[in-house]
Amino acid sequence: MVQDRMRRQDRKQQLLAIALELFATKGFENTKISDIVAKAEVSQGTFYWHFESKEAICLEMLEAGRVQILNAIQIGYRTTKVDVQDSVVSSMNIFEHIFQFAEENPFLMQIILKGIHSQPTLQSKVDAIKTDMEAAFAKNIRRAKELHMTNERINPEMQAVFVMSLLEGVLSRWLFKTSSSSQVLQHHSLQQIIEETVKFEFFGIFGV
Amino acid sequence: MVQDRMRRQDRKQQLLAIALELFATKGFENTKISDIVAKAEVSQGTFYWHFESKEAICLEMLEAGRVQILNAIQIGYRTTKVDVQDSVVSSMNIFEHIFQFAEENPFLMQIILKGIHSQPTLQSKVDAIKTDMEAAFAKNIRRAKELHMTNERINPEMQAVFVMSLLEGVLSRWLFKTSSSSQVLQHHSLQQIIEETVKFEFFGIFGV
DNA sequence: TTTAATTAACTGATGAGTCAGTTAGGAGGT
DNA sequence: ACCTCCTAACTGACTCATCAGTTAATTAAA
Repeated sequence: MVQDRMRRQDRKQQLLAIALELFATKGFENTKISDIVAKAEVSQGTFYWHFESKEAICLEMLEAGRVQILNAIQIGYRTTKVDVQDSVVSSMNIFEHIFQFAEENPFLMQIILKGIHSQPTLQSKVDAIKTDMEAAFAKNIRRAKELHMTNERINPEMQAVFVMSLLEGVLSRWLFKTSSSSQVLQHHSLQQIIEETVKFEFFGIFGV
Repeated sequence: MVQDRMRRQDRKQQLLAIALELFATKGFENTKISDIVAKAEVSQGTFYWHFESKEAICLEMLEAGRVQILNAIQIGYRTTKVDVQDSVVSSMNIFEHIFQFAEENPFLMQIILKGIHSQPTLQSKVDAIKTDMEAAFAKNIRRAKELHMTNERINPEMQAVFVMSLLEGVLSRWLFKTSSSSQVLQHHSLQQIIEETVKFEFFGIFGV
């Protein structure tokens, strides 16, 4: 019928992109293979020529996403820190990069933030990505401690848990604007949100 | 066969308890009605005599849970605050109550923390519970602001987002010990975890 | 003797994955 | 240029297990 035969990689990328969007918006469970192929205007057999299974296509997009995210975080770390001011600025940088990445890849971030708890294999892949992100934060905080910029009794790994929690919560509320959840962030610009979050990260409620 | 006919409420509570555990451990999608009734040693018809649908039993347990959680948070608020010290102690109190509640109701908390993203109706119920919790935090912070215990330019609603994010993140990692996610909290007692979290809440990374 | 509670076998839709067959288009020969 | 193979890419109708929900018949208790 339709004569738009593609070369291998093009069709695969097309299916990956469509599946990513559908998984993010409707959820993994509520997305049928028939939905994906309908949107790509190919038959179901084509899907199974390019991918082993529904789980396989999802794993593939998560792995690609992991690489991208870690890269985005690494870019944020390029600044050399020497004092408290720089540390705050550096943290702002990282958050800015992550938020920018999330703005450019909302579907990927939505999947990661929601999780895929019904599929153990996929969920553990999601967990692995989050663990990687947390490790990146821990590394940064450990560095700050070595430079004697933080309290000595601080535990970098635990602080990383706090920072990661903060990021997950704020990112979720910011990305899922439509949902019934917290409308507070609606009244603030992205820049304001990042600034407030970083301030809280460093100084807490009683802070400056 | 088995002659243990129960009165209405008993059987209903039994099914609710079994479903709660299965939903929390295997997930909503991976729990079959046949799993629930098998564990209760009744037939599938019995389930449908007590509940309209799979969604209905889940909504019912979430509503019951909502009431309990909000109650647990309210108990934490009973302290009157007059200065920074009291405010920190009060916040510790709330966290202690919530963690204790989570320890006593791990299945309920697991469901809420994971979410049920494949079922819009159920997920919006989960979101409603989280929103209620966040509102409780906002109320507390607003109170602290009125007592001039915090910085004037503070936005209680936004701070509540941060505190709620912190709680969700730490609670998740604490409750899902088994999973591959962050093992950091394993090396700390519950009391230590709460103390560190509250310190971070008030003073951030650079804090005291 | 009524009815709340329960049974066990059933239905029907759904959706992941399969498969035998078809076609476009490039490599290689002439 | 033109033809012939070959196979990567694709088709679409099919299978088959699964599982939420139904129903007619049955039983304990009040």
